[in-house]
Amino acid sequence: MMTDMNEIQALDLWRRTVVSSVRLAAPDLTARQMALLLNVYLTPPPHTVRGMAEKLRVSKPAITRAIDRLSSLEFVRRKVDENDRRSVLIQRTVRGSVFLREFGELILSAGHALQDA
Amino acid sequence: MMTDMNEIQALDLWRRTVVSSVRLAAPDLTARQMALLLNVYLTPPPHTVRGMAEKLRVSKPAITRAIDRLSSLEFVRRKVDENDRRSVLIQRTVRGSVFLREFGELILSAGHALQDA
DNA sequence: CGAGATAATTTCGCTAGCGTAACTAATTTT
DNA sequence: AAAATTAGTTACGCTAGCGAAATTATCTCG
Repeated sequence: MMTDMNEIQALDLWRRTVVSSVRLAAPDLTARQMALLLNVYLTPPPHTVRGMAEKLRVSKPAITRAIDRLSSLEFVRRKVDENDRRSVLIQRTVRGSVFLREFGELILSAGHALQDA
Repeated sequence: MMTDMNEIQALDLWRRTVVSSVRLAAPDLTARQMALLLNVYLTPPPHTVRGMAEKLRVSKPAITRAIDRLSSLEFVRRKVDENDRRSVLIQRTVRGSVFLREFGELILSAGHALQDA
């Protein structure tokens, strides 16, 4: 699919996408926040604080704070796990889906622009 | 090159790359900082604060701060423009090149992993 | 030369994020 | 049922980042 891409092209794809996102005044997420958000939407649940901390190799408080931020944007929401009420399940939201759908479109557009360039 | 990618694949490429970067404990840059860094390395100089503010549609102080952060990481450096000493030229560094080369490799690896998946 | 324009930074008051350690609540173990 | 473990959050002291407005330094043009 994209095996025929070199390093410069890969970075330029990244550049075009991030620049578009910044120009559109999308929320200025950190790499950690983006990693958390994408995992919630693209990998199978359940998603817990502990699990995310291990997957990303960051501390649990860092995950709590990332969820705080993404929750305030309404990109994810917390739900107590009824099977084990110590756990918190990180869940998707409509707003988060919309954000990622649009972000995905930015990547594809960047890919097409790269073709033309 | 990557015209045959759909939205989910594009997002998953992004996810795998960002997760790798976070796991490797790379600096937790914001989207704005990453956009600035990539522009400095992938688009033709000169790169000024004013120019970057316009290209990214953010305020000049926001660019100044992003340069502060990237400078402290030694990913870019400031140099006064000798032709117009009011201007600051944002320049590349060895450390920044290394960081982006490695980041580019992460994107390509993510692309290959995506193939296999 | 002097007035105005321009480029970048600094300041202000404020919010967000950091890691470590302490804490709360829920569950499991014995 | 008491002790130990587990999950997540909160507290602490600190650094980073925000936009708007003020400030500094430099340049341009009348």
